Amino acid sequence: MDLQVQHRVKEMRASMSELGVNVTPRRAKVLETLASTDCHPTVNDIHSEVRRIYPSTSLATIYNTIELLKEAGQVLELEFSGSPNRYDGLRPESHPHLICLSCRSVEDMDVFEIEDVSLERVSNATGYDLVRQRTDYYGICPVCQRGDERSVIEP
Amino acid sequence: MDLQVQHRVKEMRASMSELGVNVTPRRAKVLETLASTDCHPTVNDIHSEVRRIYPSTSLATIYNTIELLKEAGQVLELEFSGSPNRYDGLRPESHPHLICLSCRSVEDMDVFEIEDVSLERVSNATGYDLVRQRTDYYGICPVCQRGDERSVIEP
DNA sequence: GATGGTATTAGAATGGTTCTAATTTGGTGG
DNA sequence: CCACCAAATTAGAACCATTCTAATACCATC
Repeated sequence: MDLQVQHRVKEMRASMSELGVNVTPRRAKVLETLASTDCHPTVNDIHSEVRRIYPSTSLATIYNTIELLKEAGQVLELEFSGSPNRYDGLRPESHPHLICLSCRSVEDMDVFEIEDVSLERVSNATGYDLVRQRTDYYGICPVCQRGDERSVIEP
Repeated sequence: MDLQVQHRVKEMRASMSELGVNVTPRRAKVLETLASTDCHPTVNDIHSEVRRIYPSTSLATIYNTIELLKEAGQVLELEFSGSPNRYDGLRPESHPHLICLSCRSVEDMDVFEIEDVSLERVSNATGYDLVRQRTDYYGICPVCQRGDERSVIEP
């Protein structure tokens, strides 16, 4: 396992332990899967990966572990109504994403030159007690632009 | 019907007609419902409203009309995985929202002092062909902060 | 070993959205 | 006035991601 992945898994474990959550081997494999990719996997992707090592793992375990990770603030959940949620375990804090409407890829948008509006500023201005934000840019990724224009799937 | 609502409905009609879509009375009522509220109704909310005038209207007609409105670029859809989508027919262009995790209200965040990052700038920087963006701030609204702290529902 | 609490499983339930096939409606031309 | 066609609409089934439930497996401790 890559050093950076190891380090990230350690962070996640620590955070879960603090919550009194017991990191079992299956759960550890979920963490590792999340820490090993920046592709923003679905629950099914994670399930398949965990099954390679623990073939009897049920979907419920993945959902359950993700729930615990959310409570620990160690995973970012990106919701969609028509397709499965995507998860970011590498950077659990709010940050913008680029979403391809054709191949459904999700990638981090690295924020050069873009001044993020701080939650605190918006909280002060609106009276909301804000805990996170979500910013996504939707369009067609460079790869799909090249491939023969397939139809754009909503959303 | 309020003058502003009338004006907005007219715009929506025009846009649909341009697409060759026929605006039937039920469809018109969907437009009117969307143009009459800034509460970001769900499909069910709209359905109930349309049924007050046309009691036999089915849910499919609402979904269908919204689909046409999306094609015409006349409604903004806010997706959620665990709760019904919300629709904004007043301001169909991308703009930020405030979402209350307790009462699930959705309101427009009016953008004073906040420099929106233009799609074009992000397109140029990333190579994506972008068509829209979504920015949401999640937290507890002022009303819910005052009410006896009820539990925060995820997401 | 027995006990108790947690983790895990399989499968059912849920609920929003989409699909399908049948029916209704409205307009056009005979 | 009627027959015909296309589009609109309906009811309900299908879909599928997610959540729930009840039973079972696991594991540390006594």
